[in-house]
Amino acid sequence: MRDTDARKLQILGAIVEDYVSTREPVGSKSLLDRHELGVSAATVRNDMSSLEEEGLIHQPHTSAGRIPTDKGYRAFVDHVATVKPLSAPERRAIRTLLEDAGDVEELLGRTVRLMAQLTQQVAMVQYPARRQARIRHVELVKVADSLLLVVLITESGRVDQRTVPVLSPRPTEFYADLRDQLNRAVSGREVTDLQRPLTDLCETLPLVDRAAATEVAEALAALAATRAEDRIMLAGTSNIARSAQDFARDVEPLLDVLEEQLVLMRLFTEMHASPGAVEVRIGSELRDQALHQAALVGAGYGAGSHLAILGPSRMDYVAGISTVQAIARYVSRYLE
Amino acid sequence: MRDTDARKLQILGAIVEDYVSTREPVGSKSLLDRHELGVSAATVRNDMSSLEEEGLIHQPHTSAGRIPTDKGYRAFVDHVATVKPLSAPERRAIRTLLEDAGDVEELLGRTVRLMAQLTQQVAMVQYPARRQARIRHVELVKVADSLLLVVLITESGRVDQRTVPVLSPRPTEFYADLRDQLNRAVSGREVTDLQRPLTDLCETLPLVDRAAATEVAEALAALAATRAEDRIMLAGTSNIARSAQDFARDVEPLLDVLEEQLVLMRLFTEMHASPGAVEVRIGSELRDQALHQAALVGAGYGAGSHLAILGPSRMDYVAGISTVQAIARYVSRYLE
DNA sequence: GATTGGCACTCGGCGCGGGCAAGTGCCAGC
DNA sequence: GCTGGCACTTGCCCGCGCCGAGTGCCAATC
Repeated sequence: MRDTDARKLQILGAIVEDYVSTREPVGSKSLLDRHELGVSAATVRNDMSSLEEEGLIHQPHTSAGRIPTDKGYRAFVDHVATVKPLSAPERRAIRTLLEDAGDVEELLGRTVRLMAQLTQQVAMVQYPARRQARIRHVELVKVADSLLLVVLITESGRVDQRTVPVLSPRPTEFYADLRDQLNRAVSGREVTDLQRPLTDLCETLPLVDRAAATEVAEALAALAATRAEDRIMLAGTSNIARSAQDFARDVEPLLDVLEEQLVLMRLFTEMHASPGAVEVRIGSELRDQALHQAALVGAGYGAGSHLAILGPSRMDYVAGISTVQAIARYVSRYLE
Repeated sequence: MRDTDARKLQILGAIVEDYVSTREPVGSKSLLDRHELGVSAATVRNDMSSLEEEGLIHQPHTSAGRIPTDKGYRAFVDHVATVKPLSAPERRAIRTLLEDAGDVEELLGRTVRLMAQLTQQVAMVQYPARRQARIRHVELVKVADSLLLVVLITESGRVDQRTVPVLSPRPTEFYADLRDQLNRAVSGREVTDLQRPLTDLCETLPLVDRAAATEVAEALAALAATRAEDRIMLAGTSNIARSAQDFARDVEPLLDVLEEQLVLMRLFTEMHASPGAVEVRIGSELRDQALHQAALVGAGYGAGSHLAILGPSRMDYVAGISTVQAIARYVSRYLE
């Protein structure tokens, strides 16, 4: 894009716009029908072949219209697209829907569904990151003779649990006592800063108790460390079917990706969007064979978590970016 | 099926089998190529037109082969299909995979993925029903000044939580004390049998505490009552794409159904399969427009919960039934 | 030098028609 | 009751030719 000719960008924008809405290669003539460019078809053709040389658009075959390339979408997003404020009804819909969600879980569930509905794409929301979260409370429950339930509650209101088999079981009172000591030792601390106080605590205990306590400490540490286990909520999966025709001749790999938490997690962790800032990744930028015709519009929310929509690379970026940005902001606000 | 002619059933079975594997209408000749029926094509044709009169198969058009109807599949499942024991490697795969799953959640997650993989269909597992579950433990955590986290743990190892805003907040010690009293009052009881002891408990409290305690009791009752909120785990969604060609010309409504927890819940609640017993529901029996070409093979597991696979009505019922039955049994066993 | 109108050329998509193959129903014979 | 044979139906495939949208190039113009 060294040649910053404004008209060429305008034409690129028009091509993207038309192609997104018609799903068909767009030619010079039909471009003129739908846009006030103030120049003739021949000029448009010249600019088009220049855009093609720069790799921003391409022809599926001679004597067909042009289609934006990934690079073309990228240029569109970076230099042409502008954020449009949502319509008043949309804003109202967001507000009323998110307003009375009691639970964090419910809030996110509504968010992801709303986002899918507004954008007509697949929506995904990462669970609130616990990375920077402080521990509020630890709870131990003896579920069976040799089975202990360890519950970790952080200040963000998130609850993680895990049942662990205990090899050297102690009486119920021991665990009640241990729980109190654990809480004194770790509550208020960062989840990342747990190892030290836990080992310290274990060493102060009498020898008979130490094995059992170590078991619990290990489980707790593991629980705190499983931020990779961060869940992801999805909605609007059926929307990929709608755009399936050319987006993905075969929906199967797409659906596979959506079930593969690892891939989704990677997509999220590769985003460094600060809260409210939108990041767009297109096609090969997503580094996944199944997603080479896809695009992701994501944003940060809350404290380091992310939400995003995933759709065909020929999606309505303007609407997508606007909606994702708005929702990320609303959710961040409601999370406080 | 009043005419219990064995050969006709055999032919029906052969038709189903061939159609399932080829996905193409099966004619009398190709039937003879693939099955040892001991009769001629003409005989097969006669039986076929008899089967057609009974509504078990039909022709998409004159001069085409036959396709089983829903009724035909039903007859096949009821009178022809037999349960085949799983292969040794399959059994081993199930055992090793389910063996070291710590969590109930993880066990179910693995189960549902395994089932999807083995059957190549969409697999779904209902969370363990809490209906008949006893309460193990109740935990109250003050998350903020006017926000309380109520946690309910049942003997099945399931953990439910809910944050409730408190209107008349009391000090932390109050809630610690209340928790102990609550546990004495309700632990060991059925979740369905909670209202009475809760109100009893509230009435014994001094007046100053009663409002706060009632708030908690209400939250707890609500939490216990939300069995409708039973979650469902899915896996293998991409498998519907594989069979999409004729199963569903449009995958969209299918995917919609899978996201609609309510519909899935209904499917599960309409099953009355006792643990280990397999129940098959075909096409219109599922009572959902989007599922009129689908079939569900389900079984009970544990204490009144269900798991199932969902696929095209032309699915391999023998394999499906065998797998679902085996998995339901294994899971029931590992749940203890 | 950029822009424009004109013109010849290219191809993919679509509709049409014939041949092919698979399948059926019926009938006479065993 | 079963079987082999035969005439008939019909969807699918393939090749053909037309049409239209679109392009690239070029000479003329501003």
